[in-house]
Amino acid sequence: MDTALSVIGGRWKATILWRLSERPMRTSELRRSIPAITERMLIRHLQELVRDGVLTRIDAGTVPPHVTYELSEYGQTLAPVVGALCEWGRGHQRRGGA
Amino acid sequence: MDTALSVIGGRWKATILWRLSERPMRTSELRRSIPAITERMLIRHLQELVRDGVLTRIDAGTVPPHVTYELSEYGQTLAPVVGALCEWGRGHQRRGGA
DNA sequence: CAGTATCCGTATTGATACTG
DNA sequence: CAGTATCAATACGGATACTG
Repeated sequence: MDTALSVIGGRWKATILWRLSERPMRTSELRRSIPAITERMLIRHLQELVRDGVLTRIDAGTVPPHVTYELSEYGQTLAPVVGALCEWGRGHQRRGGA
Repeated sequence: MDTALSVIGGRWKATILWRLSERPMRTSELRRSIPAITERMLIRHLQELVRDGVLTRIDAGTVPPHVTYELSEYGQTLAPVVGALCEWGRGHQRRGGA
């Protein structure tokens, strides 16, 4: 439990994973797709997710930089969990909770 | 996503839900079954979970007090989510992550 | 563009003493 | 036994300026 939450428990991690579960995205794409997130938080969370092995960082090595993030093979095992959270969250929202 | 995490995202909430998904428990039972938790955190989280409608508080009304907590009917819809988190967490632990 | 470094406010947690 | 109240530590997130 704690382990799982330590991976997806950050303020924006779940959202990031959600976005990337649809398709890989560049850093700037992610940033635009989550307007409220700050530079710092996006990078920070991305790094942690990479470190935790659920994301893969693909650096084109060019200049200017071109970095893409995608769910790792392992990270895809997390998709159902993220999906479950998301679905439940919708219901709870309607119900009038948090 | 955010909604769901706001419900189970507390430091101990997932653990509490996990325990209660097996069977209803008294306050003191819960406390003993989660040694690291403090009085304050246990009560606080229990209250929030009740407020969020996923737990039901059953007060026998006796003295000394005898209070039992159990998953509400609605809270049981959360069991699969908690289960998924737990299962994934185990795998991640084995794999060597955070 | 992607990422780093620094400063700061607050939400969350923890420790502990106390009440009915 | 279940719950409250108070105080202090810190982890977390946010804003911003800067680098290669």
